[in-house]
Amino acid sequence: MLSDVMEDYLKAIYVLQTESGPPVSTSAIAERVGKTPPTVTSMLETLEERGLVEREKYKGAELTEEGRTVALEVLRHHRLLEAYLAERLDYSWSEVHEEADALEHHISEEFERRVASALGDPAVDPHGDPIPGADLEPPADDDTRPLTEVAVGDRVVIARVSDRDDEELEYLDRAGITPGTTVEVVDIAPFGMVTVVGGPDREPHGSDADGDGGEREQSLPEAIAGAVRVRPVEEVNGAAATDAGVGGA
Amino acid sequence: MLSDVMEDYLKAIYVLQTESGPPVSTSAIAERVGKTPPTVTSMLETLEERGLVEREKYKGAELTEEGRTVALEVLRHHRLLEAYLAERLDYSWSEVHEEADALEHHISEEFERRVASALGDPAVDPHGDPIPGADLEPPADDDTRPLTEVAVGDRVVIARVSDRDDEELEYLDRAGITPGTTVEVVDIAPFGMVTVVGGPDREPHGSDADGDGGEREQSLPEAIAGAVRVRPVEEVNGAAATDAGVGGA
DNA sequence: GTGAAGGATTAGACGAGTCTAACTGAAATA
DNA sequence: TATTTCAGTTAGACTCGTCTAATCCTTCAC
Repeated sequence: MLSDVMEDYLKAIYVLQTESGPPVSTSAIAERVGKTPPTVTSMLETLEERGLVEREKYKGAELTEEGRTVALEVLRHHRLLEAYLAERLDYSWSEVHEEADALEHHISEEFERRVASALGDPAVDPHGDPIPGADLEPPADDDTRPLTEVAVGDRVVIARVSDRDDEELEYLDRAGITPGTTVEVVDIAPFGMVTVVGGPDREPHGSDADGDGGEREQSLPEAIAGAVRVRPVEEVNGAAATDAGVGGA
Repeated sequence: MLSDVMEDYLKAIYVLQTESGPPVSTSAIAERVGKTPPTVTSMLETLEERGLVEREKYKGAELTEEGRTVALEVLRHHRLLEAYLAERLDYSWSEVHEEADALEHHISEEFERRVASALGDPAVDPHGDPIPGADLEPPADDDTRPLTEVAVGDRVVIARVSDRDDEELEYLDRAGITPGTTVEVVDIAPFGMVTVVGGPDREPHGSDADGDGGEREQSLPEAIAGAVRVRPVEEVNGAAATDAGVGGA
């Protein structure tokens, strides 16, 4: 049986690997799980003995297929929980992360099934992150890119928002930059400040927006814009695009 | 911060204390938490240092007020979770225990509040056990007694059913002996075998009962009947009618 | 090609929680 | 009261996950 701690490392490696490809460095893992590098080295050894990662000393680590499956299971739990909390217990999308982190290691398979089915097998969580399927196959790459890489004049749909930082999330929530919203980039200033215009085209999360539904202009610092991924508006294909359970409740 | 493990010990001590009064023996705790007696001794020392239990060597242990508050918090989590799982995720009352055990240490105060309010602040869990209030005051003694102590001819309401053993629970579920059911004791045979007649007078838990709503005769072995607590029929709601401290352990 | 910088690993220690084996104390019995 | 029994405790060891300090690569700049 794997400990919670191991599951956390595996999840961290998976996410890092997805963001920037393998191999993943010791220090990147350390940073993400909030431990020191020696601790990570030693855990990596354990994980390697168990066949969950492969690593090359001084280079970095990579999940084995088994390790990836475990990571996807944890991620599925995490994102299903986030979706459930937002949809059934009235959490706002910026609040769900921490609770899901605490619970993700402790739910049974039965619980997972019941939650998934209560929600109708949602494809994405409230931040727009894809929820791995019950088969635990890695999700296909999507066609999103960071908001910082969009050209001025483009109209795009907010696809997802990194759930790493609470303050960022609050900021974006107040700014109305939520998954599913369509915006147009009107300016990219020095230092990466991105200005967008647009607003929710369906109901927003959490407390309701003010009446001006849709044409606010927002300027986002680069640090925040970089945490937002977008996709082209014209996208309509079945799985990812419009429905997909994004708009909580 | 208290570990999950400590919370488990505290919960165990609380329950044992409630069942048979303080002090609680090392071996009783060991049995309940599934650890060896030396392990318990050593944990008891830790708990004493932290001011959560008082103990007298070779005699036994007792919760301090602070220890009791922690135990009640855990119990509140446990029972709220059981109630939520049964009511909102379609678990049957015999399935909820294990899931709640795993989750009880990891939910936030916020989660506790939301679950409680989603359910309308329920007073009892699906097994009939009282859910401690948000104030964490110890619940008053109730007027229940074990089914084995009822006189032949008495009509009584099933108040609660011990949630310790899955098989017992399944057995009782199939037999229709569920909290809220009114039964009449028609016989007490040698070896404590108790025969009752009756059935659900309100809706049963889990899958619906067959049409014959209420006159099956059931014979329960003593081991099982002892896990069932009952109260007089004339009792109407949870507001504890009189002070008749009969069943009080 | 050499050296400096900086990330990674090794070494060693520690606290938590657990165990088994050995011993101690308390309580019941004779 | 002396003995026996058995629960409770002490002793000592082990695993896990963690840390700090010291050392060891690798790589990048010159």
